[in-house]
Amino acid sequence: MAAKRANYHHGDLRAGLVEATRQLVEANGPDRFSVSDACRAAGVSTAAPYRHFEDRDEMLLAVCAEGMDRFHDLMVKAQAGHEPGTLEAITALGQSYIQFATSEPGVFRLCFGIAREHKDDNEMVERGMRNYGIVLSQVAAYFGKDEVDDEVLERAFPLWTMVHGLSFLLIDEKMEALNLDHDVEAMLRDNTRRLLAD
Amino acid sequence: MAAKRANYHHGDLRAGLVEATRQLVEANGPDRFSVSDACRAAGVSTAAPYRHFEDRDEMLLAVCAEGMDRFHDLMVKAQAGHEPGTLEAITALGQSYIQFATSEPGVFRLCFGIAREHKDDNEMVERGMRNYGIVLSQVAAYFGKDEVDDEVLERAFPLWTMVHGLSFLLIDEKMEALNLDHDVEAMLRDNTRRLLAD
DNA sequence: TACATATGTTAGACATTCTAACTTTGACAA
DNA sequence: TTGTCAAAGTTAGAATGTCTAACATATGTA
Repeated sequence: MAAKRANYHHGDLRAGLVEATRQLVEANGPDRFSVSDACRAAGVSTAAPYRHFEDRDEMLLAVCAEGMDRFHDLMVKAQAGHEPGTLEAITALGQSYIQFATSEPGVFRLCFGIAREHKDDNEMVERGMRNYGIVLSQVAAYFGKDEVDDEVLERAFPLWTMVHGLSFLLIDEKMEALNLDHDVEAMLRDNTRRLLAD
Repeated sequence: MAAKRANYHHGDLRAGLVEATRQLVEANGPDRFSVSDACRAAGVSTAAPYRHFEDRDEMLLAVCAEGMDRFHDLMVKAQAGHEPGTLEAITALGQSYIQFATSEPGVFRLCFGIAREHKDDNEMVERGMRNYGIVLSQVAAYFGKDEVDDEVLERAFPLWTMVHGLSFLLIDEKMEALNLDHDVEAMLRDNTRRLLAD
């Protein structure tokens, strides 16, 4: 499993641990993640991580931060192909949310799930605002505005709630559980339109 | 903390442990729950629960099952005050979802969050279907139908995604984090209407 | 070259889940 | 009423995990 390394020093253990943590979170879920597992994967002793992270939570937080950035890139790419302020552009953002959730549900849970405590972490709030800001801009443009005012805020938030809920229902496999069969893309498009209609 | 009991036997340890588990889940969150804590609260040794539950997960599952039933009662009460098939009745169901989520976020997370594995638990699927069935009936009535057909399924599901997402954004305090200020009741009403419009 | 510092390691304290073997008690049959 | 058994407790302990303290080694800079 863990490649025995030749050198006493690892080279970049921090990065190695973050990657190991990411993989383990994806494989077992955030709640089943253990520091020990990450150490085994990185080939270091169980005390080593504490040179780089305060504790287990901080390791998970690092993966989360990385994930938020990856998600940012996804949104930027998603909107790139569309005329700003169109229904297509906004729908594409929703699809990138769902794509992020379904392609890396472990990290998604870390970013948007258990993350009540992120509220107190400035870096994380900034990342969140940066990502949500993309949606706000598109919705502003949709309503022909050049800045985000109260109406934009009010119309954008329900879109978030819908894709957020849809993402969790998907990764928690509720549709399978209740034997529901929905076309996710069509649903997303139709209901984005409905939520933006007056 | 734990009341030292006089008798060797507890009386109804199973129920006592479920209640202790529920309280701890609410206090610390499902992921921080430990069997040991529940034992301390119930005043028994750490081996005692294993006479009543397979393992830690089964203790949490018991709390979850109880929660689903409590949520069912809430929905039934919520729709009772309204003419079936009206926007008000459906909105009231959404509000009961949000009320459940915000009044007992720990149990809510257990029921609707981490619960990927519930998919394989028949009793849990049945409870889920029973609850979702209430929504389906109301939506069927809204569209003037007396049975749940494909169109009803298609129009009901987005309502679930919206209140589901809204509930999680609320309990994860994302609105506070991003300094958003929305009137939850108004938002729920307006967007239920929008999602049901054509 | 030598020393300070960063980054590893080993050892261990303490908590947790769960099992095995033992103990107490209540219920029921005789 | 009493004897016996099964149910439901207990204690002890194995396996695993988090995190700290004390020690070891490499690296970069004076």
